[in-house]
Amino acid sequence: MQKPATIKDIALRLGLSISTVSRAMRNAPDISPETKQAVLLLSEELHYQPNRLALSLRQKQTHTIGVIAPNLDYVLSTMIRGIDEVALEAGYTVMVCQSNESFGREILNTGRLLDSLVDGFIVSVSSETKIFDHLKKIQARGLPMVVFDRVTPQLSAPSVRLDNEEGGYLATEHLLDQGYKRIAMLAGPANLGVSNTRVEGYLRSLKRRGVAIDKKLVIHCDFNQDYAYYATQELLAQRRRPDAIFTISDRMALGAMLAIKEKGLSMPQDIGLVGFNNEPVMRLLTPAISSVDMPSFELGKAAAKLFIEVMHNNEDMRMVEEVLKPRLIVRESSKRL
Amino acid sequence: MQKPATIKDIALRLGLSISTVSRAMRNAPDISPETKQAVLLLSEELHYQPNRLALSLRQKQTHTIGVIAPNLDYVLSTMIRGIDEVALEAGYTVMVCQSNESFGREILNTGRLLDSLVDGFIVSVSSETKIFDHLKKIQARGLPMVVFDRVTPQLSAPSVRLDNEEGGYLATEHLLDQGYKRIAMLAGPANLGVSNTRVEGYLRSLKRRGVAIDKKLVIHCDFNQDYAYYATQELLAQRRRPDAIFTISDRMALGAMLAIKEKGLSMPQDIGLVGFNNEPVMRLLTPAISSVDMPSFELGKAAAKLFIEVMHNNEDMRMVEEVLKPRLIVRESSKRL
DNA sequence: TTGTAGGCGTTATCAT
DNA sequence: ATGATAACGCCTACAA
Repeated sequence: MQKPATIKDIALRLGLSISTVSRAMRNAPDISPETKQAVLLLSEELHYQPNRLALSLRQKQTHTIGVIAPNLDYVLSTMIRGIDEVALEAGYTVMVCQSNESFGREILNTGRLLDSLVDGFIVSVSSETKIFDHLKKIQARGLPMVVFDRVTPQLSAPSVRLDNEEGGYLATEHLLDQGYKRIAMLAGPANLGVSNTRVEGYLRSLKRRGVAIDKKLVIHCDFNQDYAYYATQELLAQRRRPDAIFTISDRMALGAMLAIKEKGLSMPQDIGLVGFNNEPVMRLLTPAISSVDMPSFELGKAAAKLFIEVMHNNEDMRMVEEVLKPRLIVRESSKRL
Repeated sequence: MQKPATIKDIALRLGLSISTVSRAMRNAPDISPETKQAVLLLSEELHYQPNRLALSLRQKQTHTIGVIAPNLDYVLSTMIRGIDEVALEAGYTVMVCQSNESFGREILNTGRLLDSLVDGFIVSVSSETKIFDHLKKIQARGLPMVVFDRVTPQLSAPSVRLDNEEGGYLATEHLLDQGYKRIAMLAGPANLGVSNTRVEGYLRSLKRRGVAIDKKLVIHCDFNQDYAYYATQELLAQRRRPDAIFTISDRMALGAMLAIKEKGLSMPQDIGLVGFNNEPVMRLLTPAISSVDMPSFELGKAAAKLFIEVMHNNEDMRMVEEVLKPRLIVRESSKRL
């Protein structure tokens, strides 16, 4: 139950002044080897550890990065592992706050971290977020902020993201290549850039191939597996039902798969399915499900590296935009040639 | 780029003393309505937010809970969501550090958080951890610490965990009920209590049924899916191969499933399979895989509640041990009657 | 009702 | 080479 020792304690017991002890700790140049020895010895004995709060208060930096994440699912936690790895290396502690896709929680979390707890932010917004004032406040405070994965034009900040348009394009091209004619898309919430960009890729592919675009085939719903399930049921109930479905996440692909199986349709013959994220389980399902793979770990690392750079550079890096490329992993669910 | 306003700034601009402003903020009783109004107004205008560092330094508490987690997979992140929910409610911020199952990282993380950053810890140890000095240090400092999920007798701390023995028992009983005779078990690292306790449940069931115990059927390997895959290959290559496999995690069950399918064996006829954790995908696989379900979210909430209690109680709660019950979810992979 | 002064643990500046 | 002092932002006796 003993209180942690402070330099004051050490100074007292050694009959030295506080500043001398402080110097010894930070092995400053102007100090005699003997006193330094003595101080180090005693500090060892007392298990002295500098008080980070006091330090931070003085130097006005906490060496902590706040990470705002909408959830902790497979993709995000992989990205966070990447962030963590780089941050740790650079001497930063990472503080992860997950908003559970709730706008309110996101505001709360940023607010708390902003109360001088962190030196800056690495942010991915919740799917509910349509207003960005709480994040702009970060910038107004002059704190560095990097946006990752879920990027939005409404936020003028350096960012790292996937080429989502390309992802949507790749998936759609592949489905067309496999002879699918009527490709539906389960998109995410309509205000989420990530989702819309993937839709754009989908549209680009269709246009390029001269395939008529049917708006009834693009369904916006929650990322949730259940919503995808119901949405797919509705899709399959349409008079001219789609013969392929491209979902914006693997979770949604799972929901779609369930509905497809229940309906008694078979993949890839009756219907093709392509997901997004390439979660490890996708290859284990029957049929194994195709998916657009994104380099999540690398993306996290890139975000952290960018953050460190922004931190140490004083230049305006708001326009920096790093874009990683997706690649399509073709599996049984969409391979019928 | 403006520095955040301090009470000093406000005091200056209002011609008041710092303490008066401070009082106004915390709506202390002895203050005139007018000055209070004025202060609140200006503080609003300047976007004043109290500096948590200064506050913490003074009051010697940070209102932050450090969570040490071995990873951020499905189970852990669900638990953390539970922790988060309760902690937030109680006015705490949660700081999650994930050790990536590395002992070194775990030490590093606890060390950093211990530097006066958190008021206490909610801990689940890495699978590598065999020495617990870094965690005992937390207690030596008089900080509250609750252990969750991965509990160990080497740590005398209040804890919340699953009844793992029961989980192992349930799964094994079920397999025996289904007529499986030779049940193998893929256990986790040998030093991990969670793993060993599940093995104990497995053994209890076998003994009760009078089934001979074959040590070659209990394999300790990493949690990793790949290890499980190889381990299963070896199991299936044994002269008298097992006719059922019980794995300590769903990830391992996936690895086992791959090996089983590759070998051309069918579930549940040739071989039965039961996993642990009941991750959502298990029900989507073909065949759907049985699994021992654990109330992860509830467990996280319970851990946080216990923490708050320990925090506010001064009594010695080291002996408190909360145990949640698992339940078996039977699916195709093990249901052959 | 308001102000003064000291302290939380540390570092930086200026003396000595 | 060492010490005294002010400061970081806030709170809290105590004094006025």
